[in-house]
Amino acid sequence: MSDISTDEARDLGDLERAVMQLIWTHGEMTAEAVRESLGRPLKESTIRTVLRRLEEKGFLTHEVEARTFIYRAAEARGKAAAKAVKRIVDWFCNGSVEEVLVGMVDSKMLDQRQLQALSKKIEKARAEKGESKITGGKK
Amino acid sequence: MSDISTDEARDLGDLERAVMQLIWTHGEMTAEAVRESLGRPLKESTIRTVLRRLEEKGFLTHEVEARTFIYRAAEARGKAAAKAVKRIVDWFCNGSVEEVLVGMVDSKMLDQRQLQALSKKIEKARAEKGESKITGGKK
DNA sequence: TAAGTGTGCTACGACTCGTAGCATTACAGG
DNA sequence: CCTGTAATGCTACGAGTCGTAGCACACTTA
Repeated sequence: MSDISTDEARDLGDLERAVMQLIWTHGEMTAEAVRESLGRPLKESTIRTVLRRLEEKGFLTHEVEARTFIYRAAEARGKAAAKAVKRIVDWFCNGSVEEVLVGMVDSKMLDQRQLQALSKKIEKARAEKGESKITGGKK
Repeated sequence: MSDISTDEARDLGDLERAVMQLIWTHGEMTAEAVRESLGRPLKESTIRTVLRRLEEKGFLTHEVEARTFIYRAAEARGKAAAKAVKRIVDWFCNGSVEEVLVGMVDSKMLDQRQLQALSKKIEKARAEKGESKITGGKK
């Protein structure tokens, strides 16, 4: 259950990302379902290759059900994104999340509304984390 | 002054990142200076190629001074990181910065101290940047 | 056992990145 | 003016990733 394993965590290609979006949205999918949902003329083998690679990268897991692979995200979208972000932050600013945030504000990538929402979320997070370990239920 | 141009903004390789770190730290450097600072047995041509590519990618700019190229970062470290982060956030969560932040909190990538610091920075940023009316008044 | 369906391997071309050699140009000194 | 030297511009090559896909193999079922 380790969160930060020895993952390489390279970021995904366009197709891989598209597939992840689908699965994060739908919850679980078969290769066929993915292919149909993508709406692109891709061969089944292409989809399966992508799915396999995504699983190798730790983004997906699968379970077999009547000979058919059911894929689902290994981690919630937000968490995966968070990891990716953290990696960036580490590379660029030695882990200084603040510096990045400030950068986003300076560059006007975040508007007032987002900042406010963010602030609120953080407050809430602090409250939850600081008061107990019962956080396990929230998922 | 558009911030987000049509940049491809691919992320950097290891050497490229190392070079950027150096230049962000030193302010401005020549190819030779970079080579020495890297402390790796790389040929001059290697360094120059990397520098050129970094400039092509928009991370560096240069000015000629007595036939010698003086490189400097096109953007502050924090801003560059912010862009990278924003890209990630857009790809993964359709721009929902909050979702990512929450993800980071849930995954315990941010500790209490960082959250607090972050909160403070945001407050400050809001105060400076937004003299606007959205001053919700709520701390 | 043959057909059907789904999976496991392998491949290939485009592109990126680390790495570097070689051609070229421009200023300094004689 | 000619040449050497320093710094640059161009080109390349091998490894790794990603989109794309073919084909062989396994298991269920009629």
